[in-house]
Amino acid sequence: MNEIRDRLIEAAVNLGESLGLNRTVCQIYAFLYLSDQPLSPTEIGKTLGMSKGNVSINLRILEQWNAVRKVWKKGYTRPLYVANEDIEEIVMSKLKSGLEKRLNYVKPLMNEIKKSRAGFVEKKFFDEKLEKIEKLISKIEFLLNNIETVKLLTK
Amino acid sequence: MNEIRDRLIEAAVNLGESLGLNRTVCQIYAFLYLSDQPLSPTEIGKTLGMSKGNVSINLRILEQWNAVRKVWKKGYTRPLYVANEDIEEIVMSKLKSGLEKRLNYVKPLMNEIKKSRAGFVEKKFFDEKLEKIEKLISKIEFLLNNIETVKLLTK
DNA sequence: TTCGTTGTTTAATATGTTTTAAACTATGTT
DNA sequence: AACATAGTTTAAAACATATTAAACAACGAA
Repeated sequence: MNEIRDRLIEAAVNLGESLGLNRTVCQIYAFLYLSDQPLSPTEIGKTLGMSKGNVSINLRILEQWNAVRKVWKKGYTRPLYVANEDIEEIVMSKLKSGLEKRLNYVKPLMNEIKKSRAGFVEKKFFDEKLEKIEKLISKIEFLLNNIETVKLLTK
Repeated sequence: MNEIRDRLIEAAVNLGESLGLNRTVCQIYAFLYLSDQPLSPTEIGKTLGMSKGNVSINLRILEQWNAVRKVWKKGYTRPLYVANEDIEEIVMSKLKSGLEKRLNYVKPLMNEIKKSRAGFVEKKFFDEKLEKIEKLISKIEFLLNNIETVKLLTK
């Protein structure tokens, strides 16, 4: 039984890597996702064989992503943790905010370049490239703005 | 003039990072992309201030991705390099093959689990989870198979 | 053929990231 | 209050990746 769980967790780690996530974060999320009850950091650390410091750090990260949340068992002051189950939502919003940050870096640069280059030698070649880049940027933006739509399509 | 080029290259590095690419690979690709003529490894290394070994290694990687290609100036035996301009194609196909690899790891595992768990205690809870995971997998697959479509939509 | 130049490969170095150990803080129990 | 248990923080160790330097191979010119 636990072997199955462990292999599923490993698969999650595997998938997470393709998004640039670290091992621990994936393990913890998958473990919580596959658990039928809220768990304490201590239990998580013990089962997954990692230090409590590591659990603490990466639970924090998962919380910031809204991928896990605290629940309070009444009478106790220390929180337990559960996975938020809408993985898609989590992945998509991370993807979106990441790309947006980068685009907000490129876009003003493009404008600046266009101004500073009004009437210049070599203009033709360079302008062609710039135009191509701008097209690509707007395609990415279009995709970002339509992620909701795509999600609907695939539901 | 070159300052602009350098800032564009920096922006490319920035964007590339969000896909998990290393600095050098992005710099080289962007430099070639913004050049109006084929370039030699030596020129690339000199301009970007990196060792020739580094250029060599990362040109190889870019070639494997089909992101750059060799061109031969007649009379010369040593190739020069140019960027393939369809960045979208390159990014998409990398994304696709990466995800496919991971999915091909999870899918057989899911089947195995389903078989081995036919009639079991705790079944209800676990089966719900498994079903959710399967749905997610097929959504990702749907997206992968429709990337072409999405691209058409955004053209 | 010989020598200088260019490109490749590799071992080592440098850099960056993840994980832990241990000191510290907060909570719970007697 | 005193002691035990749980969680956080941070400095150091372990690990992974990227980059270089230097030995080597291929080519081009004299």
